[in-house]
Amino acid sequence: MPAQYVPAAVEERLYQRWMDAGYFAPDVSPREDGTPRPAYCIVIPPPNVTGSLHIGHALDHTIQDALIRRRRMQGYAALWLPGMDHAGIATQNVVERQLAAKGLSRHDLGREKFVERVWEWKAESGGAILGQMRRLGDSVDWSRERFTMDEGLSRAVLTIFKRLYDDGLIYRAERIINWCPRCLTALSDIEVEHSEDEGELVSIRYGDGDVQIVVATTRAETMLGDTAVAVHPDDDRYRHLVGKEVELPLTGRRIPIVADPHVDPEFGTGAVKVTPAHDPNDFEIGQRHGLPSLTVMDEHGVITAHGPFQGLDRFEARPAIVAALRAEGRIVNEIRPYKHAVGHCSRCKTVVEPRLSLQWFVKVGPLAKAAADAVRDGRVRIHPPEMAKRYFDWVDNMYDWCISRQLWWGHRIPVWYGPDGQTVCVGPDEEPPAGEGWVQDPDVLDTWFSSALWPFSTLGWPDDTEDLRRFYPTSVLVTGYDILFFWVARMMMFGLYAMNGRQPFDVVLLHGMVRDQYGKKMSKFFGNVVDPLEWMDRYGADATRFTLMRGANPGADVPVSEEWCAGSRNFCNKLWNATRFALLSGATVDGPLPTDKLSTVDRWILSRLQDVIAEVDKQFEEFELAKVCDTLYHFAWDDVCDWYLELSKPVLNAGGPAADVTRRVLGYVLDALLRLLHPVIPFVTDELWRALHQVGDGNDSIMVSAWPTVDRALANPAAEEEIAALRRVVTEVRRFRSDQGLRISQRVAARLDGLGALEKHETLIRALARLDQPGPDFSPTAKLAVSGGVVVELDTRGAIDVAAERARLEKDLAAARKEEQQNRRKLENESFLAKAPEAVVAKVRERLATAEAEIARLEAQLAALPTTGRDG
RNA sequence: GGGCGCGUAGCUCAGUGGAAGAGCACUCGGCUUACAACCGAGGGGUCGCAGGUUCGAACCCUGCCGUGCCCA
Repeated sequence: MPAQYVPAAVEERLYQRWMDAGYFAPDVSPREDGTPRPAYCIVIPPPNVTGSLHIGHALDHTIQDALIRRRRMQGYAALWLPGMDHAGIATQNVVERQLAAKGLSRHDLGREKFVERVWEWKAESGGAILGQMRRLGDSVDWSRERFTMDEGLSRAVLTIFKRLYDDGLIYRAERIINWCPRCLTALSDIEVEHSEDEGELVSIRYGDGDVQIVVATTRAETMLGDTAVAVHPDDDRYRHLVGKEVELPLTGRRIPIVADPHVDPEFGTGAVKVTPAHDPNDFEIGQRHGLPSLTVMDEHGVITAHGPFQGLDRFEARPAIVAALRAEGRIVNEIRPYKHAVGHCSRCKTVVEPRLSLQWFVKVGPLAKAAADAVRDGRVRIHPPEMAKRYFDWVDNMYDWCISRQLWWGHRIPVWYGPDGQTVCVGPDEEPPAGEGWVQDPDVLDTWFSSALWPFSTLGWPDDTEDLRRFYPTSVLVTGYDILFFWVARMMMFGLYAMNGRQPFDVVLLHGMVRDQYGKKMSKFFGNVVDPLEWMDRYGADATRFTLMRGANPGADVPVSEEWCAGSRNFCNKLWNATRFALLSGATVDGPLPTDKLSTVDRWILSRLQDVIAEVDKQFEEFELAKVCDTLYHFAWDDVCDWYLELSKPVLNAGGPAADVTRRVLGYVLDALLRLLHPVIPFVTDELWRALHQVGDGNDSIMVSAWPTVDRALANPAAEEEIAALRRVVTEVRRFRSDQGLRISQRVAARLDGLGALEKHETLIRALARLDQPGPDFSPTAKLAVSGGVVVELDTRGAIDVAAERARLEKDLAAARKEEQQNRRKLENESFLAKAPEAVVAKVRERLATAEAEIARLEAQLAALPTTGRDG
């Protein structure tokens, strides 16, 4: 066994072994006692087929894998179901770019050929992320991998579309939607990102003479499509103008002035231009007042209105129109720059253009109510619970969902239009209407429409499959809080609808976003983006996983840095070397624990192990994943490595039956520790477990070993207290030695007195504190009163640094006196004694006594210092 | 503008009513036959500010300041 852990040497080999052994598929056989295994299922949030593994996925997957691996070890039929979504816009863009390189557009190929090309692209270069997931160690069941465009899931899409359509929950209407003039498709509200951009606020005077009114706008170019001016009904400034008509500059058209309560009198001049075809609010005002909608821009954002501006791009048109208005003396005021919220396409960042068009919508009202109720009545738990508020804010105020996209890659809307204006929705097992003049709707469905079916379509729905019966509702959905609305709400709506009110998952576990070590968002601009693949190359998959999970505090963002990842790598290496030591020492996992022959040290570490198992279980159940890591890190490093292994060495070196007992305990503790750590760091733990169990080429793996459970018979508070006392004595002596500049290699003769219960550990204390037995010429030069009444006399032959020792003792004394005072004051306080609980008062009394003893000890120690010494 | 968070050691974060903690960084000393990716020891915080409640406040309440996110 080499002295260092080299992840690259084991990870790929182990993953292959796990796959070959079939460990990833859920074990649905009955347990040994004949009872069925409870099901535990997580469906992966499907990554885009175009995507590659970024650090956010790495966090998301690490959490899911840890949850799944633990349940698998606990004997559940544990299924983690992988797959991808077809990412309509993104994928179409990729293939269109390839075509563009050859001077072609998708229209040159035609729809059918183009879609074929996309499938070819997918077969060749899609799904790069799947290989990267293997590197991370994802224990997903590849035999159940799904894709939103595959046959089964497409059938699910058609099935639910038809149902919703027949229930009147899908409709087609002309509405203002978010339009991306680059992608040339509609977007839903959540595909639009808002940012504070610098624009301009221009005040324009409409009309002349008696009827004139000044409107303020950030989008002067749309004025060509104005069909009214609106003011608030209670606004006295404009009351006399309501009902009159005003001349729209540059066009000569006359438009009405209407009163609408939606207008904010505080904004700008209190009068707004109304452009129903190019603004969602204006569209509503237009509806209320029966105004015409005048489209003045095409799908590319180019002005189509007749006149001098025709053919100008929307961003060229704006200054041109403002200039023309200025020339007519109609610009009253200009604020520039003016900060305001601007929507951008989440795919390509192009400024979104509100556009009037005929689209398909899901009527979310009843669906959203059901989605909200499922959380309100506790059927679905959102964790951490604070996040539920944001969920309610969203589902309680949801707009109808625009589901049609003007793309070719995706599920085509199953609606046919007949020659006489008929509209027919075709179900999955129905034939589309034949005959002259029937055409299918050219649009496809939003990718999220199929993703929303993921928790049940992947299990076989609409068929009544064994998987669906066994694994639905899924156990937990793990995702970032940033897509709580995007996805969770939609899965809830469709899951409850399709599955007769049964929720798609019992728990929604939300994690934060991965940030850099200063808490800054990762962005290409800052150059602080971490590539998890690079970390895996440099530090291993386990180190990358541990770093992420150790930062995963519920609901909070997850800061990481390469330094911390190196620290996690060090931790893996520590485990490696601890196991290496154990194996070199003959540690074994064979046979029962010799519980009647255990030393106090054995009892202590076994008792601590029970504490840790209980704690880690509790933390897993509460999704306190950062704490799971922390608990195990400290147990492994502090208790096991720093103390238990060191305390074992003298016993092992001495040999005999005591050494045999220690070898067995060592094997027992390491075995349990590795199993506890396996869900988080699967590779190194399996490699070490296999070595410890001497599996050889066999297929046995820690992956399918049993999760440790608490053995109450091994709990031993007395042993824990005894070893704690031992550690205090050793640390005191080490501290003295360090203060005195004594090298560790320099052994010092010493006499130990007052050990009391620790007497049987004298050999261990001497070994760890590097103290020799006093020889015939022993002549103590220093006397240490360490805690618990133990006195250590050392022969340092004049090497005592009295000044250093005095300084240290005085510092401790000051701390002890402060402690003593604090507690004394509390006990002198009548109301404290009267009102504080008994236990608290007793604790304070105890602390006072401890402080007083400590003061006495330190004062004695100081008095015993020689008045002269090396430093006087 | 509305809503929700956060402010604790140099950095990132735990701790939510009864002794201020961790990791990393830092200082000192060490290659002590598992590990220098290591070992031993240590320094470091009026818990954002100001009031209030309480026998007792980092923790509860009010206000202020700073900062982040979501929605408009």
